[in-house]
Amino acid sequence: MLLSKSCVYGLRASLFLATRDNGEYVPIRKMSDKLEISFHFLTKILQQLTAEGIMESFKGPNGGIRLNRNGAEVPLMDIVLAIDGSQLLTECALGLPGCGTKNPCPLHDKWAETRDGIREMLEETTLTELAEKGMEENLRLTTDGGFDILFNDHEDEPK
Amino acid sequence: MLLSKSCVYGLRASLFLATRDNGEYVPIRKMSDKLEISFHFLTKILQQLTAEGIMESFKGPNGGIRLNRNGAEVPLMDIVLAIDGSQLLTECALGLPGCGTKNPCPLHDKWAETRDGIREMLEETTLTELAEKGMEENLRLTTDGGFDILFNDHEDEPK
DNA sequence: ATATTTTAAGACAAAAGAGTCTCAATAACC
DNA sequence: GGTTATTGAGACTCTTTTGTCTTAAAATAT
Ligand code: SF4
Ligand code: SF4
Repeated sequence: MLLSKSCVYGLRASLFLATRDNGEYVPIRKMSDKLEISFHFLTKILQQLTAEGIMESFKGPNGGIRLNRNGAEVPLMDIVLAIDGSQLLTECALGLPGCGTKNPCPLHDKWAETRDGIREMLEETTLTELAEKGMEENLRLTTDGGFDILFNDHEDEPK
Repeated sequence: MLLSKSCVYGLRASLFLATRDNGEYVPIRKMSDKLEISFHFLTKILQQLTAEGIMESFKGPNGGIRLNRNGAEVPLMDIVLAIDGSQLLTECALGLPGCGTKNPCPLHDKWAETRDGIREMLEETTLTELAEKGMEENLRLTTDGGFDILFNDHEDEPK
């Protein structure tokens, strides 16, 4: 797999948060419910992201998590680096240690090119970009739920 | 990681075999020694590849493994598909099931493009191509050994 | 035939990744 | 102050991947 499960969950939650443009904190429980991710697992992942300064947390009622963008847009790369580290972008396709152009493996040229494609994609795509697109076209963020599920808050209430 | 450890080992061994253009069988023990891979682990991996018809095996003295190329060149993709399956090329970047253009996730367009880059690389690169390049330039196939180590057979013998 | 060299098959163990649970800390509300 | 809603931290379990070991089967050579 390209990205670890943790990383994918981190990205999904980040996209959720990117739909809230104000400073509103979203409780992890709400995100885990909407995104169908284990609450405790998501908590650990978001703790990593707040530790990295990508998000901010606040305890107690009306608390939760929000993006800590200081006006700047967040590229997907930030999330990936925070959770999966830089392996994907630095490691050898053949698993050899201390990769580099000095002592390359036979795959190096081709792999370096492919890897740059991945890097560019992650660097040039931002959370808000995807979140806006997702809201406009009601794209999928879960097995069968589009972005709209992030907003209709009381679908489980009794009528 | 892009490719599993098994897959990477399979590729390394495949490159080894691609340096033997005749029908010579190479014992797994020799490959595992030269490539610094656990013998038993490599055995299991090569069993998968022979089961898929990518390689041929022969038991007993002078036995071993050889590529089963019927004149055709083997793209890296064949090895990857045999060991890791098609996940990498078919699965969603956001881990959503039943991916497709009908009900896409917000990353789809960008990811599909990146994924095509990976696919092309694996499809258009062949074992013999890499093996020839590796031999010409003595590129790295192990932590600190180039392709030359695949040929000097008696380096461990007493003098 | 017997011993040797090799792959085949599968049980087993160790390590890493994914997921669950419990308890503590902090903040708000009454 | 006490209760409730929330994150924080860490132990713990389950699953998958990775790696090891043992035994069997096939081919060869003597
Ligand atoms: S030369 Fe390139 S492909 Fe080879 S090990 Fe180094 S980084 Fe990887
Ligand atoms: S639409 Fe594309 S990126 Fe999204 S889940 Fe499907 S294949 Fe993956």
